[in-house]
Amino acid sequence: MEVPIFMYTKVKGTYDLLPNDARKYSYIEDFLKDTASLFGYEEIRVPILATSDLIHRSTGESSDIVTKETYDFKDRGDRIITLRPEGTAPVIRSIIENKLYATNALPLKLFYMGEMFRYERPQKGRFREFRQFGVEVVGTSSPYMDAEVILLATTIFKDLNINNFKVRLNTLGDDESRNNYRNALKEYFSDKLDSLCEDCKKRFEKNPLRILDCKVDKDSEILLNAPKVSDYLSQKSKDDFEIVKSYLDELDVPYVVDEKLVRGLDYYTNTIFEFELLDSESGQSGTICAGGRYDNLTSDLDGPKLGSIGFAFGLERLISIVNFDFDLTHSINCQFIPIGENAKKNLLKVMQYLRTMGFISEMNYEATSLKGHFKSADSNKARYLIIQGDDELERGVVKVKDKLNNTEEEVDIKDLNNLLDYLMDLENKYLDDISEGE
RNA sequence: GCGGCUAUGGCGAAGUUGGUUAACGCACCGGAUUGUGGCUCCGGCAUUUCAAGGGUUCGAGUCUCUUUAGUCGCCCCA
Repeated sequence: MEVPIFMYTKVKGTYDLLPNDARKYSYIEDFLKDTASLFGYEEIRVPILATSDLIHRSTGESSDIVTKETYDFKDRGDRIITLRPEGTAPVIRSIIENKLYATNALPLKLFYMGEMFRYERPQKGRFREFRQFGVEVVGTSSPYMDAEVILLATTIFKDLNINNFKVRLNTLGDDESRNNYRNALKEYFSDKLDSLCEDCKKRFEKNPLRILDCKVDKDSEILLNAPKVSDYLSQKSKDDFEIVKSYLDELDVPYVVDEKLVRGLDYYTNTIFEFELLDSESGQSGTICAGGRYDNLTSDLDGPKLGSIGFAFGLERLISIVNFDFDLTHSINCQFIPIGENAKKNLLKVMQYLRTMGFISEMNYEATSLKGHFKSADSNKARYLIIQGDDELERGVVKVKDKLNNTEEEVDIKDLNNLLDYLMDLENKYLDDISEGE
C-alpha cells in the first residue's frame, strides 16, 4: 500500500505575504489611503463574494474576464457565486443597493482596496488572487473630474518616486458617438472579415471596437485605415475631451492620445486611459493602472443614470516597481533578561508596564543560559537589554544596556516611572542625534 | 487555452560522457565560555535520498515518459 506524501501547499496563483513583504504592503496601503483622503475620497469595503449575475452583466458577456477567467461556484444554497474579478461592479452595486446616491451629496468619491480573483495562467505581475486599489467617482459627468481622477493616479505614482510612465488617453464618446462609430466600423470590416484573425471575427459580432485592440493584426493595412473615433464624436464629446486634455496640460501630467486604445471591459464610455510603465532597469513594462468613464453602468445595473469614472491598479505590480530602500522597521525594542526564576517573575510585571507605555518588549521564556537570552536579543535586534538577577532584585534595580550607545547603567525601579524616564531620555537623545545629522 | 525553461537539506547552490561514502555556503543546534551575547574554534545537520510516479540499464540526481509545482513569454489583463 502506498503511503501518500501530503503536502499542504498554497493554491496555484496565490502567494504568501511573509513579514518582510507584508510590511511593504502595509506601508503602501497606508500611503494610498492618505493620498486618496487628500483628494476627498472615503473608503468603501464590499464583499469578495458576488452574485454571478452582477459580474457577468457588468463586465460584459463578451469580455475575456467573464468568458474564461472568473471563479464561479455554487454555494450550499445553490446560489451561483463569483469571486469578484474587479472592484467597480461590486462597488456600484453597493451604491445602488444602499441608495448612497440619495442619502449622500454627489458626487460620491470612494476608494477601495482588496483581493480580486481571476483564473489566469500565473506569470510576472499576474496572480489568480491579487490585490487592487481603485477609486470610483459616481454622480458627475464633469470632464474636470476625469482629469482630477487621472491626476490622483499620477500623484500616487509620482509620490512613490515612480516617474517613468506615461498616460495613454482616448475617448470613446457618448452613446450617440459610440453607436455611430460602431456602425461605421461594422460597415468597414464587413467585407474584410476573411483577412481578420479568428478572435476578431468573433469581436466583429459582439464588440467591433475591440478589433482595434487586436495584437495579431495590429500592423495590417486594414487596421491602419480603419475609421477613427475622432471622426464620429459628437460636439459635446469633443468639447469634453478638450477640457480633459487642457486640465492635464495645465497640471503637467504627461499623456499621449492613443486612438487605438479601447478597454477590455464593456462598460466604458467617453474618457478612457491607461498608465503605461516605460522600460526601466527592472525590465518591466506594461500597464500599471487603467480606468475610464462609465456613464451607463449604474443604469445598466438598474440604478439611476449617474455619470461615473474610476480607475484601478494592482498592488503587486505597484509594489514591484517601488524602490524600498528606506527603513521601514525602526522600532523601540526592549529585551528583558532575567537570571533566575524570581527575577523572571518580577520582570514580567516591568515588561508589561513598558509595553503599556509604548515600548516593544520581549523576553525569551525558554532560554536556560544567559547566552541564550543574549542571542534572542540579537535576533530581535533589541536596542535595550534590561537585565535582572537575584542581586539586582534584592536591591530593586535593573541593569539597562543601551546597545546603540554601548552603555550599561543600573536604574532604580522601585518606582517604575524612573525606568520610563531613563529610557525616554535615551530615546530623545537618539532622535536629536538623528535630526542633527541631517 | 498555447509555448519555452526549471525542480537536489530550512534557504542558496555543486554534482563532470549515467559508475563505490550527494561538495560548499548561509541558517539552526551543542560545546569551548552556565552573571554579559555578537568574533573565533570544534562538533552535529539529505542516507530505503535528489518534486511525485512509471520506463531504459548490471547500475539513474544524471537518459526517457507522465503528472504536479514554479518561472518566463503569447492571448488577455491590474
